[in-house]
Amino acid sequence: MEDVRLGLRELKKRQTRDSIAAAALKLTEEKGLSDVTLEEIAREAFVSPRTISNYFSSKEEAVLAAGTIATEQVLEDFSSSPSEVPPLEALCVLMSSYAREHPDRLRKSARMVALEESNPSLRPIRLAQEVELVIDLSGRIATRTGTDLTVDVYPSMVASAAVSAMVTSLTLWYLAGFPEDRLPKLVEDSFNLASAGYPRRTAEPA
Amino acid sequence: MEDVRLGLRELKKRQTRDSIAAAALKLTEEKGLSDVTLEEIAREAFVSPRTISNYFSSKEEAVLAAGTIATEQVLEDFSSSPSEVPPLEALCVLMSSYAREHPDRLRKSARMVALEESNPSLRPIRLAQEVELVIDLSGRIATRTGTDLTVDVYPSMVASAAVSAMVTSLTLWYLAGFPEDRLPKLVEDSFNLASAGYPRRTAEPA
DNA sequence: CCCGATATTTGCTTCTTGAGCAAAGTTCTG
DNA sequence: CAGAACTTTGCTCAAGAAGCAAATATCGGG
Repeated sequence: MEDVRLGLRELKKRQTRDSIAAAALKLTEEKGLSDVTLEEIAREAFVSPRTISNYFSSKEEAVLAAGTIATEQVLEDFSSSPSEVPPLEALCVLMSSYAREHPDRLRKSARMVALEESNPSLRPIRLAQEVELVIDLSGRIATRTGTDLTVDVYPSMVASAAVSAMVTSLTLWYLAGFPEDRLPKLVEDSFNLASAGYPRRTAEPA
Repeated sequence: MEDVRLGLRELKKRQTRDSIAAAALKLTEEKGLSDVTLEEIAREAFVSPRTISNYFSSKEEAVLAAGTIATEQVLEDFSSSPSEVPPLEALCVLMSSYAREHPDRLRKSARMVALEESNPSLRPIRLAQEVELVIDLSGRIATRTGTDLTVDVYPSMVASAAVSAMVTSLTLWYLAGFPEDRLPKLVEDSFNLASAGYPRRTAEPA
């Protein structure tokens, strides 16, 4: 899965990065991000404050880095999957497998979404990261379906739907207390809803 | 439409706010937001820097305020529209009418989206505003359809789809150079795509 | 093993922002 | 017109973001 042959340099860089992110997360959970300074994070992570700036362009980024999942693999899998399958269906399959195989990683991401409640300054940065994903995905969908992104709304709409499906699923999963094995179903429900065109019409009891 | 009977106080407040926003926008277009300081904006708007902070919590907010459209009316119209109509359809009608009736306002908003290209720091703040809208709308959809927001993904998914439809439409409208009368069609296309469940499947020539 | 090349970490400095506070200046109410 | 309510302002301070150069660590070839 991951490169085992990494120089010491690269290895230490990752350690540093991880320990900064972990420190930022820990302190944020303890006292709220707005009461945490770079200096404190630096002490906790055994680096200088200046080093934090080298890795992250804000405290917020550092905190969120602790919950960022590696989406590259999923995106590549998407791009290399057979293009006869409609994009949303392909993404649904990929995402629900991911939910089954890596619930741990997704739980971390979901906690980040949850952290936003108590730490509002996280939201803008997380959303900016989310939109990067939407943009990347839009491009891949455009390529896959031979659509011009700048003229036809299809790729962007599908990409947004897919990303909302994931975020919405993570949010409800978190709200339900991360019940084992429920995430894949939430993901499928969300994607299916989008694929089917939001069919429900009028009020009904739960 | 708007309250004509406003005290002088309220009136001046709006003027101040508007002139700060206008100054921020003008300077940003001239030299890029990162090269503009609060002090400059203050000079341009004939207020003290401290006053800017009273109105906005960042330069970015000030710039974006120049293009923010009043969504309250649309949201209320949505809530008071007959709930037999599926939410996305209702929103489609409301939004495309809005596009027809107030292209000027929407053009301003679209320019803000465009400004993001050259001024990346605007993005997080705009997205945060956008997500507020999604959250508000999710609540209204939940109410309208008698759905529990915290259990069923439907309201959030529909709300995201509606907001992406608008943002995507504005973006493509801008990319096409704001052609007269094309916005309503873009809006309808986007909403219809979502309503129909993104039916296109495989590659095809444009 | 050692050395020069290359990267990373750090400290220092400067600029900017965001926000609390109280004083000065406006508008409002009656 | 007088006192209450609100807005604007200047002052102050804690922090963050980023450039620069020195110190430190790693790398790769001999």
